[in-house]
Amino acid sequence: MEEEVKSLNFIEHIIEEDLEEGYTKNDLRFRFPPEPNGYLHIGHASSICLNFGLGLRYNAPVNLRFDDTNPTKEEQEFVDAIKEDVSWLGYKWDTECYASDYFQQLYDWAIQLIKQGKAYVDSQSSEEIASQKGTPTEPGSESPFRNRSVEENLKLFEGMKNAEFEEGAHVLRAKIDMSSPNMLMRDPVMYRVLHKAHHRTNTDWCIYPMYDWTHGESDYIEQVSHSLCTLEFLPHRELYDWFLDQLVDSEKLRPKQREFARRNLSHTVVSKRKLLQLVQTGVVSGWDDPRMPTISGLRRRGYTPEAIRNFADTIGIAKRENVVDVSLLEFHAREHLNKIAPRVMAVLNPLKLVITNYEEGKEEWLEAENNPEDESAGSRQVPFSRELYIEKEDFREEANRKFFRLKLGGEVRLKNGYIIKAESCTKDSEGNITEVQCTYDPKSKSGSGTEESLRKVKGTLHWVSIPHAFAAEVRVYDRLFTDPTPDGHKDKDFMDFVNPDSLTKVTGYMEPSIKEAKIGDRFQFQRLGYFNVDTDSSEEKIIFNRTVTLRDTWAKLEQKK
RNA sequence: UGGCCUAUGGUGUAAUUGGUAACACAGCUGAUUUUGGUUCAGUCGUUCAAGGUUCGAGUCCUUGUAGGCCAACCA
Repeated sequence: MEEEVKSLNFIEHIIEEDLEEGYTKNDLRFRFPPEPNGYLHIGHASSICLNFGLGLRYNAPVNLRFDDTNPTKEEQEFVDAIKEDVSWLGYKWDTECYASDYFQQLYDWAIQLIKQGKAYVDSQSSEEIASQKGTPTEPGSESPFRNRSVEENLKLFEGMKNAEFEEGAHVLRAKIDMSSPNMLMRDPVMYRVLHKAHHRTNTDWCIYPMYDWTHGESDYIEQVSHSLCTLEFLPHRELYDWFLDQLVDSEKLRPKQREFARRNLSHTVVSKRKLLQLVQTGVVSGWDDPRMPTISGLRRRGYTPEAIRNFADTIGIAKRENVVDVSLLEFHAREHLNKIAPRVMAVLNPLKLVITNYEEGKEEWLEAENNPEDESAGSRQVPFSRELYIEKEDFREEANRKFFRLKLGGEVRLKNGYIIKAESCTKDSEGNITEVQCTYDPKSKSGSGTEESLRKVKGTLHWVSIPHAFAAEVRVYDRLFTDPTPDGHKDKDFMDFVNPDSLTKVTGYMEPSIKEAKIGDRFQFQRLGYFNVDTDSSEEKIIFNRTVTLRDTWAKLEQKK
């Protein structure tokens, strides 16, 4: 019955083939392997959804493995943030692993390679080693230390481990092929000396394994069947396989690396280095600034895990370069928020409106539906009075037929309330409209069932009652960059495209029910967009972030002019 | 002047492995609507190029072209 029509991506095709050719379902195991040197971003979310999605699809375990082999960049803070982000996205890892847990095993295997004559200690400077590497078009040359005796190598390597040498004095290299067309096969460094404390192993080790020597072996130790990484690691695959060739037990499962293209998002950057730059230069307030494409930024902005997962599913996975339009992300935010966000009324750019024929001092509580998409959401009461705020953009002295909002002599419905007619307006000395006077039809009350209440008027406005409203800070966000591909220009730096208007803080006026809102709560401010309560909020002051606007066909029409 | 990877509407991804190129977003029309939201209906538009194999090619072959990756004691 529930036959899935969903087509497979190329990774799933590979797995299906493997399953046909001898892998059992029990062999399948995946992993998500972040380096704890920064916060996770929307690109990582794709990888997380890929790996954990595979785990769900095949009922296979997925490890969370920290690739923590470089103590100069890695910190516990990032480990904690990464765990929080993965959990928030809704995934459960099978085992929490650390490459640093395998340092002893890796060391033992390295000794084994030395004994087999497949690794040696090089005592040259990194510059010398680099100069012997050759270029992509020219072969490299061999190190003068390449043919040291096994005994000497063992002794030096042990010395490295025992802190007998300065950083940079020696490295351990794999002995492969200095003339390989693949630069990575030209005797890659396996270990370097680093006199730095590690966030987990502290000072137990002063030699640290390099990525290539660590990653595939970690996969092997964990018996990961499919080790998925981004395309730039494709040339590493040959090395990944070479290392495995040296120590794999044929009884055990041999992991395979496969590569996919990282996902790029328009109007932003997805690179830890560049995101770090935004943080360090103060363009944003931190890694979780709501304008950041980090998972923590999106979370604070009001995005839901569902929206992000649906987004990742929709864009899929492939091997070609790509720039996914941010409007697709926004679509998924709206799609989910539309279903779950309670509707409330808030005015962000207030214009006073006085109902001249409404009794002074009178108040009424009107029934308002919480979510037309969800009957179970129920309803609430909103206060109505003689003096209201409406949005400045919702009133014009005169306008053409296309303008469905309020204009002098025109009628409009106040959401959940009455039909009103604009009679006059007052202006300040500069000609700005400061107040609108109107009359209301007492028989037109929403839901009253009267003939007048059933009348069709073209426009409906949201509003708040001035005596009942409270003020809140609203942070209105726009795209962080003005260019779709800020880092896609050879002659310009991505920082040149930072949008100076990406954040505008305004004071909004809210209906009283919103006062109960807690940090993280999401709302739809009717006719405006989706907003959530920011973590900066306190007992005294509520602060909202605008997650995303509603689709706005009127704004589009206006823009075309 | 090397090696490897990639090329499908504006964007992203599919195509039962050689059998009518589809889905989503974006755009545009219209209907519905007490949110110019939602929903619904319709519409626009696609296989990098040139050859070849074949009854038949997005898919296979050849040659181009374009883009990307590779010379960290980073991952």
